Amino acid sequence: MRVSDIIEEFIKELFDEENEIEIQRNDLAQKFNCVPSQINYVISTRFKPSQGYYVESTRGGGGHITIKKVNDTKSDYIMHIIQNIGNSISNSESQILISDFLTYDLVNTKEAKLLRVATSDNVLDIPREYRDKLRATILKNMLLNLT
Amino acid sequence: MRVSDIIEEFIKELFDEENEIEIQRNDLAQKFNCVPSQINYVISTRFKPSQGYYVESTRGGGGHITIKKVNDTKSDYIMHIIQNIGNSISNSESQILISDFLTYDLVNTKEAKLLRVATSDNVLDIPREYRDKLRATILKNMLLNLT
DNA sequence: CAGCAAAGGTCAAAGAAAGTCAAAAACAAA
DNA sequence: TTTGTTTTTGACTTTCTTTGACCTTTGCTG
Repeated sequence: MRVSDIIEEFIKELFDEENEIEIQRNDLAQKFNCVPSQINYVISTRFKPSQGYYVESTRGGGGHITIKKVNDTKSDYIMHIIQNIGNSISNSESQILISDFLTYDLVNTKEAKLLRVATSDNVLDIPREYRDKLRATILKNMLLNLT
Repeated sequence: MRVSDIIEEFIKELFDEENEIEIQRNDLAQKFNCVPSQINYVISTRFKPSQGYYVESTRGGGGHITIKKVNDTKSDYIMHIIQNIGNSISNSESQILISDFLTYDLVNTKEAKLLRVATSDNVLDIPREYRDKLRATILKNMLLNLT
């Protein structure tokens, strides 16, 4: 079995009843006798939004990595959308999705507003080459956090 | 948890109903077993004008540091913050701002989460040159929609 | 009024995490 | 066996915190 798989399993076991865990990259790397960046590899391949995980981290003294597992009671519909967004989405597509969420009562007006603002072309004022990809990332991660 | 975070929390607890507090640098440093300049570090990273605080101090015998919270009404506070964000903001600064919003009940947990997600470094995965500017834009626009 | 003690301020170096990126290695498929 | 895909590694970077040496301001006292 690959080291990455073992690390993945280990991390998943940390979610025992908890739905949010905190790890320290260097500690884990030491524990599994690998280079620290392998932890990043595991996280970026196995703890993606499409797999229902949200990741945050801080650097510097006392730094750590937080992984949240999205609650299973989250609407299947939203999870399904997240999985299908792919790694890029246009402004109009995402606006339509958001309207649908509102229509189906998956979000309230305020939440819909926040989603719209954070993913609109007006706000995402960066070169086109990054825009649709970034929009997809923002949207997926926000949706993940709507529980 | 970092010493700086603990000190930050301690100071924030001093604002109990008050909106102006006074501390003594050396006393605090002693209390938390750190060098005095760490208190300056905490103040300069967590109690900036752009975060809604105003700091004054006097040296010499009986010297002390006064921290005031720009209080006013909730929406004034948010406006103050929006106006002070400038056109660029770092990840850690914006995370601190958002925690403050939550602490002072300007947003609810869900809204705070959405703000955090949409402005976090993990999500804003674009070249550094654009990141802090974009974060400022997203944050300001989201905040405008919360008032 | 001079000089000392008692504050607080500044700034840069050292330390402690985590992140990035691409090469090398291992594995799988054709 | 060649080609493509995942893993593993490691050098280098970025971010944030902690520490300490040195500086400035103010009040008090002889």
